Amino acid sequence: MLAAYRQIAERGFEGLRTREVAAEVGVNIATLHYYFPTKEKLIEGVVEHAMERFRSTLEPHGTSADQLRNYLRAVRRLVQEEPELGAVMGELMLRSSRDRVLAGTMEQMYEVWHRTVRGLLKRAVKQGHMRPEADSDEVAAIIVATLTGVTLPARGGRADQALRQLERWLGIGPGPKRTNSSN
Amino acid sequence: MLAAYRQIAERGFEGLRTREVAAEVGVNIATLHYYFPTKEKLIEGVVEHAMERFRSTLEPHGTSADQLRNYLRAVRRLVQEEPELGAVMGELMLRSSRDRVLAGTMEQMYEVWHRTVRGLLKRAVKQGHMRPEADSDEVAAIIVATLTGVTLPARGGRADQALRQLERWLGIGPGPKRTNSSN
Amino acid sequence: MLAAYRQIAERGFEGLRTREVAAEVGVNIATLHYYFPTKEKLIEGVVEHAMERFRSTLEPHGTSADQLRNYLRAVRRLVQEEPELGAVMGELMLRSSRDRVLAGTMEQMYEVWHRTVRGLLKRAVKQGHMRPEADSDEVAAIIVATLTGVTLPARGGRADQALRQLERWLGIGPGPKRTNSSN
Amino acid sequence: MLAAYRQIAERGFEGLRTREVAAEVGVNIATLHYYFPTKEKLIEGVVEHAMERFRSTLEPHGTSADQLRNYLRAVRRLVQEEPELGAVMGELMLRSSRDRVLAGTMEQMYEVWHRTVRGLLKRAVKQGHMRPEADSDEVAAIIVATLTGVTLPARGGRADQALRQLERWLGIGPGPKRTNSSN
DNA sequence: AATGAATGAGAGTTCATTCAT
DNA sequence: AATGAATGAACTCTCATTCAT
Repeated sequence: MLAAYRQIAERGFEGLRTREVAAEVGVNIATLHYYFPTKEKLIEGVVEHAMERFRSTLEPHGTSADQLRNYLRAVRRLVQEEPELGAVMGELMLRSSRDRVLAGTMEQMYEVWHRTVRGLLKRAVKQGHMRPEADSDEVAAIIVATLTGVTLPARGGRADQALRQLERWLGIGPGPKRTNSSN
Repeated sequence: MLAAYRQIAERGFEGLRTREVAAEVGVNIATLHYYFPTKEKLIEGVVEHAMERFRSTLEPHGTSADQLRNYLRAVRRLVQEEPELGAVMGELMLRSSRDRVLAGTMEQMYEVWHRTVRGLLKRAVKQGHMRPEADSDEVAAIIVATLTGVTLPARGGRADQALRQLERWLGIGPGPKRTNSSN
Repeated sequence: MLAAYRQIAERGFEGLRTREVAAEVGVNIATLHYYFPTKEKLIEGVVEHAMERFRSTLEPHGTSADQLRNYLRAVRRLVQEEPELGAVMGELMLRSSRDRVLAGTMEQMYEVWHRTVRGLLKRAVKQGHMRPEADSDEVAAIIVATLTGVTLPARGGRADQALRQLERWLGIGPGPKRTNSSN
Repeated sequence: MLAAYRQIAERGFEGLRTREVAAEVGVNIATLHYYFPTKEKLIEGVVEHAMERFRSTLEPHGTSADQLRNYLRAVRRLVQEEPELGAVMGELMLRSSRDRVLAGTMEQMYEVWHRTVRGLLKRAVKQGHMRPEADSDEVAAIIVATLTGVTLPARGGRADQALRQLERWLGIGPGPKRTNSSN
């Protein structure tokens, strides 16, 4: 299943071949079918894994006051260190428009993500790190949207710029540029 | 070629079949191969078409002072009225990580887009509609990133929320809520 | 399709392989699928052919007074000269218990056969070659049943004996043994 | 083995799967292979069982004078109550043309059957229930042939008609219709 | 005696591509 | 410029059989 995950990251659903997955693991195709009766089931397994991976990685860690800032940084790091996740999530996103079940899973995932971010905002406001207006669905939505765009592969160096600006608008940018915090 | 474009929008690269493309046009497959010797060439044609479509649609129109705001609104409309474009662009984005040529094309496209937005920002600042700091690569980057995230299919109702917040931060939000313009 | 017919005769449905059918004809498998999209369709074709073959062969020919006797002889000859037909009909018969459509086809075929034999009986009676009681569904039924049993493969030398006795009972046996005609 | 027998009756050799046989019994496939090293051996077992079943069922019972008539009735009943046997015998018959060993077994079985019927005829003649000419291989052959045809599945309602006529010709038909006994 | 796991060989089917016309 | 027919390569899936325990 991990092999399938990697294959999808590397070649997309378009290039997912059960034989190669089996080969990568070093077993016969029949063995693969022993565990995943159909390709469909295998994909379901991959979806589960990707979701789990995504959740566990995008869960805010630490309890410091600057949790939100840390969160954004963590994403930035994640994207660079594990580009596969972005690729697979992208594939899933596209596929979700053709697969009702997957669509549901994705939507749910987005909701969880959205609420997570919203929670971070709420706490930051309460602790006085942010202005009250920042605790809104709109702000959470643009954060998630930007992170989504940034998580996708092939977004070049502009990703960092976008994230930096996001931090500024949120008023959690780097010290020296605090002047921009009022943007 | 338009048929291929539609097919990709509907079924993704994963589901692109030359036979169906030919069938949709009403010609024999051999005839399709007469014009596009290989599937690859056909895809190249689709890429060209998509780029053209994308450029022409995301080109800012009108000359009013509120050009940037109009621009964002136009995108919002486009996404709703022609979801195919978003789907195809998504497919191309993912594919670009496996196709060097396409990667170049996409990057170039993003650069053009980025500069277009940057131009809009510059003009808005010059005309006094926006604070000077808004004319930066960072701001342009987050605009493009958000629009990208919003253009993708299957992003539910949060897309509008994200765009609304973007407008607020840019200080071009709807009149009554101008109070938020300082966010 | 003829090749499939022969394959079924030789190896049964159990041993029908599209690849071998294609090979026997000397074409690629893909070519076979070009004409018969699925194995199922190919089998349908074979059924059609077998029915046609069966009908045309078991149709009474000639107009002589001894039509019925000639008919039985023709069957005897057919069975010996073209054992494939018997084999295929046997396969179809067995298959018909698992295939509703085929079951209908077979039943219809049997009805036609039955009526054909009944017609022969009627004429023989009218022409005075047979006693009136011979023109009945029962007699037709036993003739068809015997012929069916005889048409099947692997019925050894007893087939001829059975047919001979049938002729005797019908009173159309060989001259010298006319004495038995009252059995 | 009984499970295999049932499977063959239901789906034919074509549809015989060792896995389903094992599943029906509730054991692992490996366990099945422990007792029947190969599918071939399993089939041999089924053949044995079918033969035993056939012999024991088609053995004439009772000692009354009307033994032959009872025998035919017994077959009629058997066919209706246990259609599986007919199906399996049909499968075996067809298979025998491809399997020399099975062919021998079947031929032997037919010989036994034939002699059994011949014995019944002889006794009936001796007891004066039938004309002397009835005690012949030909008559035995047509009886076996008709019974064979009747035992096969999918022979509709005509089976009864055929058997009735057989009884008439043999002079052992139902009382009231004795007039037909001379046919 | 029994099993979960593994496998090789092969099945039907698909698809981009080519050929002959 | 267009087509019906043909093809090779590859795909997912199946199945009898074997292996390790």
